[in-house]
Amino acid sequence: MAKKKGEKYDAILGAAVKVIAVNGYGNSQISKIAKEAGVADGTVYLYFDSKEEMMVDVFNEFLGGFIEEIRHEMSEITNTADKLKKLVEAHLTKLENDHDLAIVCLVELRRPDPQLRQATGDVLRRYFHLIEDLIEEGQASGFFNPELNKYLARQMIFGTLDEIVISWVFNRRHSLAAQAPQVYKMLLNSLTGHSRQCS
Amino acid sequence: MAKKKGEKYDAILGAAVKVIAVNGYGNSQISKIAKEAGVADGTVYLYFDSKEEMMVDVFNEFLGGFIEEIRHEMSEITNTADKLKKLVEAHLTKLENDHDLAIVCLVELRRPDPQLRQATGDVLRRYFHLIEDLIEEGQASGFFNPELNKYLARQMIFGTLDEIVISWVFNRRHSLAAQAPQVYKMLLNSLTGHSRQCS
Amino acid sequence: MAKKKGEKYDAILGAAVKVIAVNGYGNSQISKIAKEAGVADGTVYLYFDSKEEMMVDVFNEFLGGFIEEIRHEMSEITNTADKLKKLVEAHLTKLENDHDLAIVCLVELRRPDPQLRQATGDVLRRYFHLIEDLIEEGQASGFFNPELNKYLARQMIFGTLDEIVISWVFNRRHSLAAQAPQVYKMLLNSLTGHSRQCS
Amino acid sequence: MAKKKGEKYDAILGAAVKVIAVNGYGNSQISKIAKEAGVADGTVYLYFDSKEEMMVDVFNEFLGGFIEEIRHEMSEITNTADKLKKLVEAHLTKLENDHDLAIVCLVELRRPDPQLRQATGDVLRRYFHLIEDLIEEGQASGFFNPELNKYLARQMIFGTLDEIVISWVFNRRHSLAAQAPQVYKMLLNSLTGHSRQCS
DNA sequence: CATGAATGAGAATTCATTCAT
DNA sequence: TATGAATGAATTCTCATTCAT
Repeated sequence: MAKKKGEKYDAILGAAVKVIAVNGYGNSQISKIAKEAGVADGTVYLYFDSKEEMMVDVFNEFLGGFIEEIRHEMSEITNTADKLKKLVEAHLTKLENDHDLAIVCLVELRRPDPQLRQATGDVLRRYFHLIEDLIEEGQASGFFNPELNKYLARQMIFGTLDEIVISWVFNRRHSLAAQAPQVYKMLLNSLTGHSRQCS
Repeated sequence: MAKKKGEKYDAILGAAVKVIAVNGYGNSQISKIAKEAGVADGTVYLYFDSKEEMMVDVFNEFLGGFIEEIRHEMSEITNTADKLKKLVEAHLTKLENDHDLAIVCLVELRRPDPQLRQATGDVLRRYFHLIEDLIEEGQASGFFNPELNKYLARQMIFGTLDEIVISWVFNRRHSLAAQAPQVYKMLLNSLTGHSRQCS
Repeated sequence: MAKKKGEKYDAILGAAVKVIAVNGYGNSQISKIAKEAGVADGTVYLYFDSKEEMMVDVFNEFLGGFIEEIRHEMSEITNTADKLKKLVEAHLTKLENDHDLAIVCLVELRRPDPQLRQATGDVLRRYFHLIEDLIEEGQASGFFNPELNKYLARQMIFGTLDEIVISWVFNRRHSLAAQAPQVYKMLLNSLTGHSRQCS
Repeated sequence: MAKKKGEKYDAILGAAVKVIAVNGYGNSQISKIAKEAGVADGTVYLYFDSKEEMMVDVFNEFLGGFIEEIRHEMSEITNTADKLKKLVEAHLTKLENDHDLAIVCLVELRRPDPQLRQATGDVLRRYFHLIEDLIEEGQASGFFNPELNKYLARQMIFGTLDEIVISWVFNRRHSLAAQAPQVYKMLLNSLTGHSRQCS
């Protein structure tokens, strides 16, 4: 229903991310977001049908953008190992550079609201597919262990990255990006390892 | 402040888990939980100072028990590889057998409420320590790659298990426990691998 | 859903009638009614599921009582003419003695809300039946013109009484009850008249 | 204040009637009416000072026209009985042929808003006068019972017609116009009857 | 200890009206 | 004149928490 136009739409969405990052989803009232965006409460409803829908848009726009950027960066690489490296680097680097995005999309909006879940599921699924494609590719070339269940492998990659980011969000001691090389190695070992036959 | 006593306290906590598992945190009012527990709304406040505190107790009691069980089972094993195997198996098996626990502690209450976060942090930290100790142990014996950052390794282990459980909660297609062997192998490869020197 | 109990339920319903009579339906907020009833806003929702349902109850309780009283008074009379007389007298007298009831049930709540309409329809229909039964009775005994369509006759009786009450509500110049004899005569002529055979 | 001019003014008024007839007054927002009229929301306020005033104009224009038509048709008749017949016929026929007018003016806008009431009162009063004049005329010629209170008689006539129309609006089973003869007879009996002395 | 009726602050949403273009 | 995006006051309903019994 709601028409999505330039300035105000973006301003509200941006305000939402900022407010949620600071106050948490549960304490981010429409009035707070509207104020941050510099518009009246009612104006929000010219651009979004409901608070729920706004959250979905926040998720889609921001996490969607994040994912497409990673997809694009990976598409310029042909080597599987380098692609994995890029995935890990990009995931950690981008989220380190956008703390709000990390908080909002990976923490605040990862809540199990059925409604939200469905909408966010679509975006996340795209990311999952991207990772799964990488795994298949590596297995096809013989670089990754062909016996690995690709879904399980994807869950390991995403789960690992996600947990690292969440830890960082709540406890920003180390640089996120700086951990990329080690994370890459760990994951690579796991994916290439042929059941410990090298021992 | 609230005194924590037998029967009613346990009944309320158990009711909370059941109600939250079914209705989701956001739709689990005190009145619903009290009804499920067979007590009056006001009675809840004789045992808990606030809904918030009750959630903390739910988390601590149930996830705490879960963790202690795993700790105990691991303590009966001396071999590092078998310990890791046990960790993976126990994590997945226990949560598969207690769907409500999985939903409530790993999904519904993993919300980033600052308050909740702090309290739940203590319990989770105990689990993290358990995993980190295992890693250190494996590194000390030369079984695990000594160059691995133990925190990163723990994040990988926990993140992987967590993501697998979450996927299962939202999409119960496969058995959780049945995936343990593969997950164990993936993680083992990662932890023992020496930077791909075996290629 | 809502339990309907003594005191508070009655207090709220009574407050609703009073507030609506004074302010009009469109300007009778829950908060105003609650205040008049001496309860908190939220308390209203312990007794009524919604404002809508409360209006339905107002209508049913008050107009329902009004109708049952008239039915009872008419049941004690055997003669058709006297029954009609009683109907007219009772209708006008009761509403004159309860100005708020007249305003609320016959003016404010006669609005075409589909929801309201349905609920109020049931009560009104009972009144319509009462009148129609009287007409049938009169026709059976040959006292009323047997050629009259009983629905049309009922519409005349009710429409006439209603219009008289509405006029009175907006312009309380004359006594309502004092008009009963004349109204009775007009209606009687209409119902007994055999197509102007007396001219 | 607003200048009332041709095209747009008429378009808006016509749109209002259509929208209200379909959606009910309570669900007929200015935006909906403006859209139906093919003008911008703001344009409405170039022709009407407020929604309230617009409703008054709707009432006056449409019901006013209705009344004037009836007045004109009656003025061409000299015989009192025929005039009454014409009144009944015209009232029912015109409203049957203009369902929207019936709904909007006789149901939706018959609400007791003080503001609306006052404005609509003027128009209705003209209709009332028309009916009262007819009664006086009939009484002067000895055709109607001279003892009848002309206001009461008018209330009976209008109330009867109104109730019949309202029933029809909510339950369009029979033709309205087809009932005119019977209604005419009922009313005539009432008006000419001399206190049942003909029995 | 236990109860559950009562509380009232709080939050999403609507919509008549305005005004810069 | 005409526009329609923006406004923000207003209103219903929820639910954690309290307290008189």
